[in-house]
Amino acid sequence: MKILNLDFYLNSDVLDVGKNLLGKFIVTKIDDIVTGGMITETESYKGIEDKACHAYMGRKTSRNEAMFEKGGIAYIYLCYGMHSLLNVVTNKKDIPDAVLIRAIEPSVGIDLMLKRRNKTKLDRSVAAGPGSLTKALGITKKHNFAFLNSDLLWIEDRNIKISSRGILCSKRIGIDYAEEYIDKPWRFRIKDSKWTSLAK
DNA sequence: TTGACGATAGTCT
DNA sequence: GACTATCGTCAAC
Repeated sequence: MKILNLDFYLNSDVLDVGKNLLGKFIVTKIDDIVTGGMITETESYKGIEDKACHAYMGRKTSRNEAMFEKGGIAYIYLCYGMHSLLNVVTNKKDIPDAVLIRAIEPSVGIDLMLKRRNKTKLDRSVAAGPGSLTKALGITKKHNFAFLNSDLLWIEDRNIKISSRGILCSKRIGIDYAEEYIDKPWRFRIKDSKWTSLAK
């Protein structure tokens, strides 16, 4: 295994990054305990042209300024007053593209992840869904702006290849305000993985 | 300064 | 399937 080089995130095609992140491992280390798992579901947000993106039309606020940084850091924000959602910032500085991590297959530090989720047995619900997986991994707003090769939070390549045939594309979720962008097939899942949200 | 609302999840029916 | 907890953000006042 190796930690992904930050160049990986500079790809100017955020749809490509969304797909490439499938099969990678996202890992956190908190209080010296490591937790993580394989990414099974993502959504791409295409910067200024995407009405579903927080940075649509180049809107820059104190919440989303992490998206305007050079690719390779985390953008964390609070949704519905209770869920910290994790995004991977991509592309060049001032091009606010990002990929939302929606689900993982837990593999490292499962006991602690279960504890954080108040669960006793491992199933899909532990880390499927963007709010659940941040809770399982212990990710909070403290990780906003964190480099994805830091020693608190990083993404590994364990040489698992997901072919384009193994990827299921579909519409994004929870963005009913985004008009013609509602139907863009920018949500990616590992086909047949039981660790994603249910197929639609 | 304020109020309306969200890239959700868990619980209840 | 419907309902709602719960609060930071942001744009309007």
